[in-house]
Amino acid sequence: MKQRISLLQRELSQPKPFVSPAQEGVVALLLTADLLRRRLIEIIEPHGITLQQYNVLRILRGADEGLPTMTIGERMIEQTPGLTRLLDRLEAKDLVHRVRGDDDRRQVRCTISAAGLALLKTLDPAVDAADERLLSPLGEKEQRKLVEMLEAIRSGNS
Amino acid sequence: MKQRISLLQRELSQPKPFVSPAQEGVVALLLTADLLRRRLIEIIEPHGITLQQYNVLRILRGADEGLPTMTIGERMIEQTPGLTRLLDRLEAKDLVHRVRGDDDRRQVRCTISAAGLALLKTLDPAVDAADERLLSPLGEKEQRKLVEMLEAIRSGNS
DNA sequence: CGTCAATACTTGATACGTCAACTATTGACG
DNA sequence: CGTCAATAGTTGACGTATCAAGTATTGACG
Repeated sequence: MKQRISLLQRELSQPKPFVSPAQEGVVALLLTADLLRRRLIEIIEPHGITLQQYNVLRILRGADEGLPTMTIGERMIEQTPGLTRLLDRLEAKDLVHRVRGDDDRRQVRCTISAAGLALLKTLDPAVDAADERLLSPLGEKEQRKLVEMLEAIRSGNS
Repeated sequence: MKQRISLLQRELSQPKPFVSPAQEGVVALLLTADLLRRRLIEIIEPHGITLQQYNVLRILRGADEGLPTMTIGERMIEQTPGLTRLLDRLEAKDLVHRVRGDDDRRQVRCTISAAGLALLKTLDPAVDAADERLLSPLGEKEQRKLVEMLEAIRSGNS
């Protein structure tokens, strides 16, 4: 069997071959996600918010009644302390509102503001186009297969 | 055709379905990579180094003669300034050595120390096992397919 | 009803990453 | 050979993330 040198090995200029496809897969996954992240950052940060802030806004857009801080934290993969300050910054830019919960006064209900919605709206076309472009090396059937495999990895490791 | 609600939608508790598999794929990729990253961090950080520092050590292990800072930077996806300080911290822990280059005195040649190699050696079994476990929800053939698809995405977007 | 653990944050200390200057060195060009 | 742009790396300022500890509120239990 001829020794194939993978793209990944060339990218890393590593003399040693990967021991297993699993090892190669993990590295490939991390590198690919980094690439996607950078591409999305290029689109989003010029508009004055970080990718994380953008993600929070999108989550809030999906929840008409707003969400308590911790619920947002569960949906992102972020600790609450970081979120408090991230929300501080979003609030300072008037992209979200926060109000102490009526029923449970420990909670803070966060809602996206009109300005936040407007910002997302201007970003939507570029982000959607980027998503399409980034995954365009795969056919639609492959894209579905990819999503399926990634879901398997996540549900097998949660 | 019956409306399928993907795992991803449930994970995000998003009422709205994804517009396209590409959009879903990008989010899935980012979430999955985050999960892997956290699992690797759980293994590595208790040993006193961060995941990034670990990655640098692995790169240096692969280069017997050491590497200049910028070359490391190219192989990670990190800017030079961050690397300088990351290397400062690794050097403070005596896991790497740095010497001004002889031929080009602007360069700094970084080499992994004996202690660095020893640390990697103690981490290797756990990291290798984690890689296997993390991708174990996929069969080996699927793992190869995944690597191939991720490579396609990267080479289509570099 | 009072106590006390659990919950939902918030704040402070610290670490890390990034951008923008800055220094040292190199290499090309007149 | 001298100048000057390019390169390699460092440093300072800043934004953000994380851990630990603190505050306010809730809910269960005696």
